[in-house]
Parts: sequence; structure tokens; C-alpha cells
Amino acid sequence: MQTYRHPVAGDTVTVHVPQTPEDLDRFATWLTGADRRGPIALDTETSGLDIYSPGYRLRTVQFGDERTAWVIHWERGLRFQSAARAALRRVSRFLIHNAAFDWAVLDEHAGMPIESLAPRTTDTRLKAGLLDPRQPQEGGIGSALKPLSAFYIDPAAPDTQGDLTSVFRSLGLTKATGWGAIPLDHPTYNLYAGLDVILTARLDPVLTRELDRLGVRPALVQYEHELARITTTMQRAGMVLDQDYVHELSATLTDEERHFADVARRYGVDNVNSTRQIAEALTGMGEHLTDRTGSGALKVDKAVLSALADLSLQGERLHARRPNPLAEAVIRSKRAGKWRSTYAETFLETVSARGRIHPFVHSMAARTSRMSVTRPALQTLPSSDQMIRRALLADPGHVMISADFSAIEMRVLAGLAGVARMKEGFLRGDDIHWFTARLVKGEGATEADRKVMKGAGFSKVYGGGVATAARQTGASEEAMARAFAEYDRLYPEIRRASQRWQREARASGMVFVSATGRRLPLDRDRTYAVVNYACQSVARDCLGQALLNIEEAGCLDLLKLPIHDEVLVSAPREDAQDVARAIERAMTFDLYGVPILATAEIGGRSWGSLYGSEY
DNA sequence: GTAATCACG
DNA sequence: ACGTACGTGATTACT
Repeated sequence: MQTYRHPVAGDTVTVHVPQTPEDLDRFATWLTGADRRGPIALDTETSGLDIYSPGYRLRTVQFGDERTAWVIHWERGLRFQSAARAALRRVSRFLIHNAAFDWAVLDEHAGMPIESLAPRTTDTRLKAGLLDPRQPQEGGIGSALKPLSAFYIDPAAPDTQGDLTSVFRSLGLTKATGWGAIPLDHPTYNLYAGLDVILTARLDPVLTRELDRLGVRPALVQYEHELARITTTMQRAGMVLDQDYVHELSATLTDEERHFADVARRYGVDNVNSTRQIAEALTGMGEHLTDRTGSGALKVDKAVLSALADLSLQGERLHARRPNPLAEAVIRSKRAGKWRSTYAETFLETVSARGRIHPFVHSMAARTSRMSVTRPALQTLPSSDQMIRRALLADPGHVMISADFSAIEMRVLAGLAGVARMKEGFLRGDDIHWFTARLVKGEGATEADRKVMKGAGFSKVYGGGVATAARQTGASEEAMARAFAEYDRLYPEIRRASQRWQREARASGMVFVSATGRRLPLDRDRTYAVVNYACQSVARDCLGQALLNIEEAGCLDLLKLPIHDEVLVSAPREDAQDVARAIERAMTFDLYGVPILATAEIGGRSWGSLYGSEY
């Protein structure tokens, strides 16, 4: 047995690394010992994050409590694997920091299904996020084990991930290769593998006490665990990638990128991604650039370039000026380059041996608890064109279905703020922006009137001002100012609720507690954001409720992706109608007297086939 | 590491 | 006192 000792919060803790069958027996004895009760912390070390790629390796599985950890070398062979498997089966409660990752790894590489492990898991990352959802850059503690341990357990808690990166460098390895290549017996690797579970075991009781002290309901904690299980199940299922198509696409985009880069070169721009070069070249052509970025540099983003190229943001000819050929070339080369590298190539790099994309779905990512999707970021695939979404397919014999909530954030606002006349509009089943426009202009309200009132409504949800709303909609500031005044007259409850919520937050340490019990810390200098936080956060909980309802309806295995106000589902072609109706039902409920509802669209095999059906 | 940019809801 | 568009992830240039 190799044994390491390390100080944690005034105690000396022990990390055991079994080497022999007898050592494994000692682990089993410890695990089942009569003196040992309570949950067991669990963690894994692996070769990296690409869980579904062919060469992926599970290296160690760690178990521990507040004083003792056992690092089981899965990679060492069958005896070690049996010991770890037996422990995974036997223990009734596990503590995991960021369970979604270990659930996915153990499901894929240890034969321990998510369905078995998740119901026995408490996730300390979820609990910490419910106490304070902010990232370190936003003034929060963040969700990593190191800063949480330093804050809640021991200011001198080791940076087990950061310090290992230094070890990797000293071994001639990198952040990318180190996790897979560091020798299994490396002392720091094993010590830190063990300390991670010890820290997790110590974190849980502190977090539980804090949640209780601050009145966060256990039901909310439970709800988040169900959502994390559902999103990890989605990751496991993944989406089929049309690899032939993506190879062609990549080549086409490369051609376009090069062609327009060559055009740009003729005007003195060697690198279309260099904003400095572009600004210089445009100025040299006699263009007058006025917009500045936050740090004072000349702005040459798509809006600026499109105007110079006589194009709308959608790429249509404006006939307002003589097009600047450099501006157009830069737009097109950059776009092709971004689509190639961010989408096409990431697809090919992350596709699994099963020919699928298995993105990480972070069930509680944003400070409003919105979900995010990474590796690849499937929530941000271009929607203006089916070129990229076309690459992702429903399961064999299936078609894609997309169901999106109707005006969810406006409905949430009407419900939360108790906006009487807006509720009437929703109860009548009207399009809310037409409803508002007609309240103001009568039956003669035009499409333009609707657009302005829609802009005003969005500003209420975002906490924006007249100038920004005018810029976004293209309306004049005068027209938008009138629309704001009408909005406040028709729906006075919104402003009153905003003031009330800001007051409540100030009275309780700059934290607003949402309708679903979520703690939403506010930035002192932008408390107005509370309206958006409340709307975005409760809208996210509507999506969460929909996911639970979808599982209840027996459709969990059909779920592909959550996209904020939308779910993407795959269904057998012959059942598509039934599934679509079931999803719509799952997304239909009442929120404080406001009907929440969704519309499902049935597409073909590819996600891209849904293009245009709902836009 | 920060800034700028561009994709999404 | 006043007024403020919200939330993400990924890539590339540049220091």
C-alpha cells in the first residue's frame, strides 16, 4: 500500500493507494466497516474530457470520507476494477463534485449506468451553485472544487488541478496530454486524486448547513439533481453526425475563406481576423470610421463592415452607397472561417466512434441558472441558414422535432409582476405585441406599431433604455420614447415590481430570491437587472419543468437538446405526430394565472430541415 | 490573460 | 441623481 498524508483544516488526512489484492481487501473492509457511516465521496481521474472518443481511458476511481481516501487504479487491471465496481454497487449515498461528468464517465467506461448512480448521488457543485451561482469574474466563488474548498473548508486547501498542471509541465507534458500521460504512480497525482474526495466529503455538510440557513428548499436541490441526470442522459444519447456532409462542408468553407482572404489581401489586409489591419486599410481607402470599442480602438465589427459594404446585417443589398469591396471580403472570409473552425471542424474533432456528437450539457450554468452546452456549443449553431444544423441528424428511422415556448419571458414577466392587462392578452390567446399595439393604436395598428411595442417589451425584459431599443428596432428615439410611455401606462405593474424587487434585494444583502426559490445575487451598480434575472431564471425553470414532464411522458430517451426556450427531440417517423403532441402537453401549464404553452414543429432527418418552419 | 468578434436564446 | 439591454461559448489577435 502506498499511503500519503496531508493537512486539511487542522487535521491530518490519509490517502491510500492499494497495490496488492490484500490492499484491496483493506479497502473493502474500510468501506463496509461498522464505524464508518454516512455518504462516501466519489471521483474519477481520466485521460481527458473527450469521454466518447475511442482512446479514452478511465484511470482511477476514488472513494473517501472526511479523513480517508482510497485511490483505486482502474487502469491497473481486473482486480482493481472489480473492487471499484463492487464499491460503486454497494454504497447507498455518494457525494460527487460535478456529478454529470463522473456519471457519464462511469456509465461509458465502468458499466455503471447513470440510472443506477444518479439516484444515489448528491452533487456538491449543484449545492454550491444554489448558494451563489456567480462565476469568480462576477464576484462569486465559482464552482471549482479548489476555490469552494478554500472558502468553506480551509483557506490553504490545495489547488489539486492547478498544481497538477505544473507537474505536467515539469514532466514535459501539457494540460492537454498530462491527464492521460502522467504515470499512474506519480505521488502528486495520487495525493491530489485522494484529496479531491476528502474535500468533497468535507464540503457537503457545510453546504447543506448553508442551504438550510438561507432557506433554500430541499425540493429545489432535488429538482436540480433530476435535471442534471436528464441532461447527462441527453449527453450519453448524443446526436448522429452526417460526417460525409461535414467533410464536404469543411472543404467548401475553406475555399470561400481563402477566396475572400485573397481579395482582402489586394487591399493590404494580410489577416482578415486582425481588426487593427482592417481599420488601417479602410482608413487608407478613405473610409471614415467613427465607432470605438470599450478600450478606445476603432470598431470594425459586422455592423460597421456591413454598412460600408452596403449590406444589411442579413446580407441584403441596401443601395445606400457604393459598396466597399474590402468590407464585403472581410465579412465573407471571416464568416466562412468561423463556421469552418467553430462548427465543421469541431464536429469532426468531437465525433465519437459511434458517429455521434455528445455535447456537455451544463444543467445549471448561468447566474440565472440557464443551461449551457459545450464541446461543441450546439446552442449557438447558426439559425439563419441550414448549412450547419443540417449536419446533425435524428436517430436512424427518426425525424427531428423542435418545440419552443411561446414568448416565454414575456409570459413569465406578466405572471411574476402580476401585469393585469398583459395577462388578459395572454388569456385571450393573442400575440402579445399585437395586443399591446392595438391597445395603443386601436384596430388600425400596423406591423410597424407592433415592431415598436415588441421592442419596448423586450427592453422591459432586459432592463434596457430608449436609445438601445430604438437602435435595435430601427425606430426613432422619439417613437420609442412614446412606446415606453405607453408601455408604462398600460402595464404599470412592471415598473412597480422592478422597484419592489430591487428594494427586497437591497434589504437582504443584494440577493433577490426568485419565484422558484433561487438566489439571484445582484451587482450593486446594476440592480435594474433584477427584472431580467427574474424572468430569465423562471423561464429556465419552466424549461426544467418541461424536461421533467417529458420524462414523465416516457420521452426521456428522445430528448436531444435544451435551447433556453426550446427542446429538440428525435422521434420515430411514424410516431412523430404523437410525440409532438406529447411534448407540447409537457410544455403546457399555468404560471400565476398566465398560460405557458409551446408549439412543436416536425422536421425531417436533419436538424437543418426545421429551418424556416418557425422563423 | 485580455480584448474583440460572432454565433445563439 | 441619473440611466443602464440580459445571459452564454468559442476563436483569434495581441501583449
